[in-house]
Amino acid sequence: MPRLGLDTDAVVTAAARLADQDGLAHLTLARLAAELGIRTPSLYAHVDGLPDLRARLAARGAQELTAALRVAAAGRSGIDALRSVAIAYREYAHAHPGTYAATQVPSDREENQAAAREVVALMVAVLDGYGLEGDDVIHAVRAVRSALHGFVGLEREGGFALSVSAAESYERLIEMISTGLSANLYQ
Amino acid sequence: MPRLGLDTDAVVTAAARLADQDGLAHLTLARLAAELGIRTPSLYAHVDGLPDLRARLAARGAQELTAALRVAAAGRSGIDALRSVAIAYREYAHAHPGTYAATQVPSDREENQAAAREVVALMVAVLDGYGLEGDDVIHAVRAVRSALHGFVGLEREGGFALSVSAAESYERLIEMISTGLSANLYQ
DNA sequence: GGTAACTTCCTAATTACATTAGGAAGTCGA
DNA sequence: TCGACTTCCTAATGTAATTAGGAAGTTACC
Repeated sequence: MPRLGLDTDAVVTAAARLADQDGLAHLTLARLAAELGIRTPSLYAHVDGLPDLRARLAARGAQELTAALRVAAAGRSGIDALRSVAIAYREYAHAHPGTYAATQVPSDREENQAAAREVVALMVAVLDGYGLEGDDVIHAVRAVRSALHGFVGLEREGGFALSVSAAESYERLIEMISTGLSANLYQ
Repeated sequence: MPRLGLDTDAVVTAAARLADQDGLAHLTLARLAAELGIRTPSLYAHVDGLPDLRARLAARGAQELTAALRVAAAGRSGIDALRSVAIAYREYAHAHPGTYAATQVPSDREENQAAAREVVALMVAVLDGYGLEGDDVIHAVRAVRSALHGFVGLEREGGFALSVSAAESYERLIEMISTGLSANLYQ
């Protein structure tokens, strides 16, 4: 029996590739096993079934996204930071559509919730330069996340049918959010 | 053989109930048939399989959403219309989570694409009072849709963990969008 | 070097679901 | 009343997830 020596990480990596390539819905244990060159039940040595695999993929996605946003935010502040983070957010979602989609499924796993908190924490840091206080910070983070998440989601669903540049729509949206946060609306 | 006299509409209605109750992922032909008191293959007399059922559910969702938004917009203009439509949008998504989720899956069906266009057309009408021209209208509609869609999506995913009022966050987001559309950003 | 513990992977079997084929019986218009 | 159409059925197939139980590779430790 030629042993491949897989581990959970390798399995999740292969799952990410499949999900990003063919869509999260097409990620099945059967296909994943075939891709890895093993039989389906053998996957259970590494992950605890399909829901667990998807949750692990989600955790990885949130961690990768946080890392990408961190890089984008490094050395920047105010609208520069927000713009840079927003661009990185959209780029990650485009580059890893299946993994990004996986992050949208709620999970009870502590790792997943921690990863989700990390994204929020980073957004809070990014909005630091806007001089917000108390609940205003929460409202502001929710606004930014809604805008980014919503735009990327509509794009993925083919919601922007017209030929007008999506990138420009995105830039304008970010600009509007930034202006809104600077105005007295959130202060 | 006691005939129930079902038709496509009744089947989709039952599917909507199931999806809204237990989540779109739990909508299966087997469960739907059991709910209706018929055998699974009998569903094929009314819908052309699970993907077709989900697409029909999506079309209905988009149509219902448009209708709700139309009612909300009636007799209003400017920020009043936008606010009212935004509230109705969120309320629809909350009241029909499974059906709303179904609308997020792209479909080739003409009926679905027409229904999606209807939502956009209504948004265009709602933004009429903001005095936008040309591509600015497109960018503005995309911004509004992103905000509403993103907020509702994050809410559904449990993205707003803190106890701070989601309703207030939503109101503030709408206010910010409206202010942004009024400013020279989009003109 | 041997061996016990552990890990990886397997086959076999079960269950659930979607789907197709083909047929019986209810319904309805001419 | 007859024929066409529709609704519903059983039977069968294929795919996928999952569990159970076992064989063989790997590793730590004597």
